[in-house]
Amino acid sequence: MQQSPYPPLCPHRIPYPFSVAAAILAAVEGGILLPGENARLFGDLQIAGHFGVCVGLFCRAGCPALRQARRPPLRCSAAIAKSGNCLFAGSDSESLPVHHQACQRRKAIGILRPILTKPTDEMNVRVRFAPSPTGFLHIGGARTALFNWLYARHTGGTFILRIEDTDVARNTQEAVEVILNGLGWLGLDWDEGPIEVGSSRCDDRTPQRGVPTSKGAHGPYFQSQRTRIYQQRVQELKDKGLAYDHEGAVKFKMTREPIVIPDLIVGDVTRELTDRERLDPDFVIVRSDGQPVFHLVNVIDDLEMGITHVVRGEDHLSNTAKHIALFRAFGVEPPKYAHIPLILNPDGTKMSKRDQGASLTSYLEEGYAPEAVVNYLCLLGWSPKDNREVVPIQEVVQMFDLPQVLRHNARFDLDKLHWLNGEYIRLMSNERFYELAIPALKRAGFDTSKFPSPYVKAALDTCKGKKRLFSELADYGGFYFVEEVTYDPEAAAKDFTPENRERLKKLRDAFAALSSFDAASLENCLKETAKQLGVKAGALVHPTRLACTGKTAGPSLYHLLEVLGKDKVMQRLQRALTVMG
RNA sequence: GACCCUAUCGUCUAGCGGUUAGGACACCGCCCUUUCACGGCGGUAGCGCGGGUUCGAUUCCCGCUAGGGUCGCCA
Repeated sequence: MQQSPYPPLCPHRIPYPFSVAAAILAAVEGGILLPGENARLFGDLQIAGHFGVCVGLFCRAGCPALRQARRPPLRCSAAIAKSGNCLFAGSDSESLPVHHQACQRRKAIGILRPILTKPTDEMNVRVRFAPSPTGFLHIGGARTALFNWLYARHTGGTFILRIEDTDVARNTQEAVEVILNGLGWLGLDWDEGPIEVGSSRCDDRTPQRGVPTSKGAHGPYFQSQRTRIYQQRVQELKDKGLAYDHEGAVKFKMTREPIVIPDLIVGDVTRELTDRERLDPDFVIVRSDGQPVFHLVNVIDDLEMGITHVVRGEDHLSNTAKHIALFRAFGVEPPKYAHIPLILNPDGTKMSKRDQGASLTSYLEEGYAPEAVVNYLCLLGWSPKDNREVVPIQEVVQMFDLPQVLRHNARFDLDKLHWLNGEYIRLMSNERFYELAIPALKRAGFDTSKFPSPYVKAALDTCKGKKRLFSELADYGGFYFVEEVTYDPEAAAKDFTPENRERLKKLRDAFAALSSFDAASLENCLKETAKQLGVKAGALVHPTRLACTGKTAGPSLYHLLEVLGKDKVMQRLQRALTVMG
């Protein structure tokens, strides 16, 4: 393989919105990357910037040109550099023939545009996932968490988990754990928020019984523990004359003017008042029972926690006007918003709690690998743009950016996830396969701990890549872990014939005489026996498989025989002969 | 009812004014394989409709239609 002219990867975390290509330039130049505004506009071209000095042209990370280019991309002239502007040239500009060829782009773009805004250290991204503990984690919520996490990891920012447990009635410790476990299963680690279940950090302090504890400097991260903060903020609004008591509740004096919501994904959205809102634009922020409502606490927490980017489902887009008004009422500029599209049912309707596949837990139970689920979720509304489907999460982290997230809703395609899971199983290490397979077998009632570890591993090795779901493994390879197999009745009727009995007897004797019980010897032996009997190999293969596994389909026959070992195979053949007789 | 978002094969997507509209899942053939899979080759299938702008629109603009979201003392 040809040595790449570029260093492997920038060792620093790269701020929004630059791609790997830009990161490489930064590494080469020792420079700093700064945010641009129009990454989306320019398709697969990206500008890399060096604090008011130097820029270059790149294709996006997945572009083959990146790998094929034989020399570093051009830099713009000193004059342009001094002006603080960036040169943006089309890939068919004659200076970049390699890019042109690889990209097959035809359009030349020539744009001069200042893109340098703030120094990097002012761009400390802080994002949060703020679920309500309802007792389950919605797949859409999981993707929202994923996109937040991706953005935090891409920018080197902070990912915060906040539990919106204002609704005391349905809020339980178990419900919180569903969320923590779900995120943990997906591998989405958070920098601030509740302490993970079973974490050793629990020992640092002795938490008050029943009171959840948090990590991070902006806590607590449970809304139920932040009531003082809300009370103070409500008073602030009252003092400013922006909130007032109304029938026992507190209402916020909402602006009558349309509010522009700048959105990183959707663009600028001007939100007019609806007819009902025109009648009374003010809305309740504290209920008559004293409980603050979602809009209020959400804004206060984002404000207090220094959230810089709100990445959430598009179902919140209309509400964002209220949130922006609230931020302004507190005298603060709102964070940047990014509303990601929703995940719909296969029939295009909104996915609700009861719908098939809505709960993240179901994917664990049904035998999906978390890395496959994460990969699939990444592909819903985002694309690496290079025709790949299997994309390692680390690469997604490098490439992911908010402006490239699609704006339309996506339907959940279980078939594709199913396929992707199969791909992941095939690609994963054997160790990882055991790690996921053994608990799956246990869930199905097969306790592999009763068998020697080498046997279990060898058995599982013959199953890897054959099935797409771990939940299917029990049916497929369960015969390794039972005393006595159960014969498929239909197959038994077909294959356990008197004629086959004689053949199988002959095969058993031939097997018994084998000195080496390995797959190759077994295959030779079986074929030789078939030859002597004057039958096709299939005539022996099918009854043998049925006798040893009870099924018509399964792992490679010779390999499974080897794994079972001579004793078990003899035993099972004998039993089949008895049954046949 | 009002407000907001969206619109490429059945599904997920690439596409950023000139393409034989590319890939993947699913589906259908054939090959490989005496199980089941994997793999290989090929196929069916798409720019919602109507107006503009333009020499030229899948691509830009407007309208319509359709889908989704929001308008709570739910989150």
